[in-house]
Amino acid sequence: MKEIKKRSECPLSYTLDFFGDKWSLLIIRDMMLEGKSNYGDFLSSDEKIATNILADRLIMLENYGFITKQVAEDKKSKFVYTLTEKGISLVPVIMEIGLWGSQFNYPVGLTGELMNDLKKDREGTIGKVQEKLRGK
Amino acid sequence: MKEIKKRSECPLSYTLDFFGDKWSLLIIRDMMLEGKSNYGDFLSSDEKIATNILADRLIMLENYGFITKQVAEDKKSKFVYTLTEKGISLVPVIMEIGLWGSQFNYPVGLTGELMNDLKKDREGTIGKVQEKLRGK
DNA sequence: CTGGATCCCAATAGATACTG
DNA sequence: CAGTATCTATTGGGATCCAG
Repeated sequence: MKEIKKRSECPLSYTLDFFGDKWSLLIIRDMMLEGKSNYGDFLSSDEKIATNILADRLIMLENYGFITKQVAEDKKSKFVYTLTEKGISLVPVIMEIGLWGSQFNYPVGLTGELMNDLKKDREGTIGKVQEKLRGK
Repeated sequence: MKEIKKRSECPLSYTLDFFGDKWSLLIIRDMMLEGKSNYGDFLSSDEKIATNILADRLIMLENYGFITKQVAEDKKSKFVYTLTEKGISLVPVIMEIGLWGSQFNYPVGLTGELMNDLKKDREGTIGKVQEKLRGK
């Protein structure tokens, strides 16, 4: 698995040690904004993540406590990935990054609506999304 | 130079195409929070960026309009890098990422103070930092 | 067949030594 | 001071494979 090594005491650098790799946050995004929850869902995203990278990052995210992996109720050969409270704490980060991107790249779909809301009221929108992820 | 290729229409993914690489944002941080402005300054940071990576990222950041490069006034063999308005627009992103990191990694120095301010008042602090970078 | 993981190998990132 | 050159390690695309 991808090893996370802390390069300095800086909190920004610390976050980048986890998420400065282009893929981890996209998986979080899929769970957070698209409601995706399993391997196949993640593979089908537009960015076309490779299967080995996906498997690797899922293990990393689980090991570091951002997500949990459980057997699906409908099918026992299937796994369901869920955000932990630590994962949910990334909502403001995800949204701020997305908001920045939307200034240069016109947003589409649900993500776009959320970004517009965020523009109007960052605090309120962030809280709303987090509440929803916690299951009301 | 590192090529930026857009992997999808998602604004989050778009931002990650630029900054999902562990180094670019640290250079921005140095300029934004530490007041650093030249090659040697960046090299001296705790994360020990390699010289080729630094050179590469500076070109990338300049080519995409995040920073500008000028000859220093005091010494003509020296260059001074400055954030553009586009670079300054990254303040909220940098601070949100830093704030998240500071929840798990106790902050130190100037960055730490800023993070505490941010916790109290995100909007106000972000605006204050941006004003300062614009030279009042 | 479907979900999930592994393997191979090309491409890229990065550490270190060196240069104008 | 500000890079380039070289060499090694890591990443990641895509085929393949395994288990139910």
